[in-house]
Amino acid sequence: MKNANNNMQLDGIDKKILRALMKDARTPILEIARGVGISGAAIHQRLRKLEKSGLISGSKFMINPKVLGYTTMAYIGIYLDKAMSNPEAVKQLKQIPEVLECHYTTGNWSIFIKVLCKDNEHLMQVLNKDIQSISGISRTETFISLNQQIDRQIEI
Amino acid sequence: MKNANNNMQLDGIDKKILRALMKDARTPILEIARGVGISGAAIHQRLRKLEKSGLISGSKFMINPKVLGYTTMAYIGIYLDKAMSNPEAVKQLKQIPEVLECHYTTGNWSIFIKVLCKDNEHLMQVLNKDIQSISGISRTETFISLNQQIDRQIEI
DNA sequence: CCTGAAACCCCGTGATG
DNA sequence: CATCACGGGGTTTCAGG
Repeated sequence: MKNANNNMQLDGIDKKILRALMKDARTPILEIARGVGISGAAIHQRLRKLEKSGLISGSKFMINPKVLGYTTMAYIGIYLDKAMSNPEAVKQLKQIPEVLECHYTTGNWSIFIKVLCKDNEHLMQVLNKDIQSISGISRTETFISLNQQIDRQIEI
Repeated sequence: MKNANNNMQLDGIDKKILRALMKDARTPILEIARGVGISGAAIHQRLRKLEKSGLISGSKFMINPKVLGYTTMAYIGIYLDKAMSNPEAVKQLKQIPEVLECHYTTGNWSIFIKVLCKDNEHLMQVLNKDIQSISGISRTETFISLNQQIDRQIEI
């Protein structure tokens, strides 16, 4: 994981390039070039520089999981036994495909995860069968997301 | 927001197309075509079908906020006064660029958000100046993500 | 840090089986 | 649901200022 690089300085053209591609990763480079008034080759050079800096970490197609029947998203705070090492717990959580995010956090919990399930029953199975069966996990607290109202990236 | 469409059925080729594009949205269609052994035109047709179904919701360049100095991510549970309508609170939260996600959740909190800040001081300012100053927000509970260990999309 | 040109490759569609 | 063919355009790299 790359760390902060405070030498990173984006000018207006870099920002326009990034904003276009963050909105639609398949925007043609030449279209961006026409938009900002420089050549396609120059955009390429800038993109290479941005990649080398680590700012760009790739591009992804976004899919809407609801269409596949995944309608239940939940956050789960996990308490670990003192004996259980956090990295070992994470290793086990990685094996559960429904776990999409996993954080070490300050506060009550040792670990905080986001899961995506088809429905409440599926969520219950993931909790009872997959998560609770990891030895070292003593207790969990679940928050179901009834509705996600904001979902965006940082502003450039 | 699209809802579940249980008529959606993906065959192996659809899955290969989606997996390639979910990993790298700029993968050339013809490269995928060669990979799965059908023509580019056929991939195009399938992508149109997938778009029409709502499964594909676009493509995004992912950037690594750490490189811009955004090193503090936190989740915040928000308690709202009974008088405050949730939609109004969300509207106000949308004005805060550091707020990247916002959910209605079951459990203790009315609203649950994810924020991304440059450092702890910046987080404190967002909490005290931007969030707490929204009338109707009575109390918050903050969990700082010390480290994100898993970050992925659903498996296709 | 930029440009223009060249070579190569891809896109998206329409006709068709 | 697939294919081929095609015109238009995009990508990428190079030498050069």
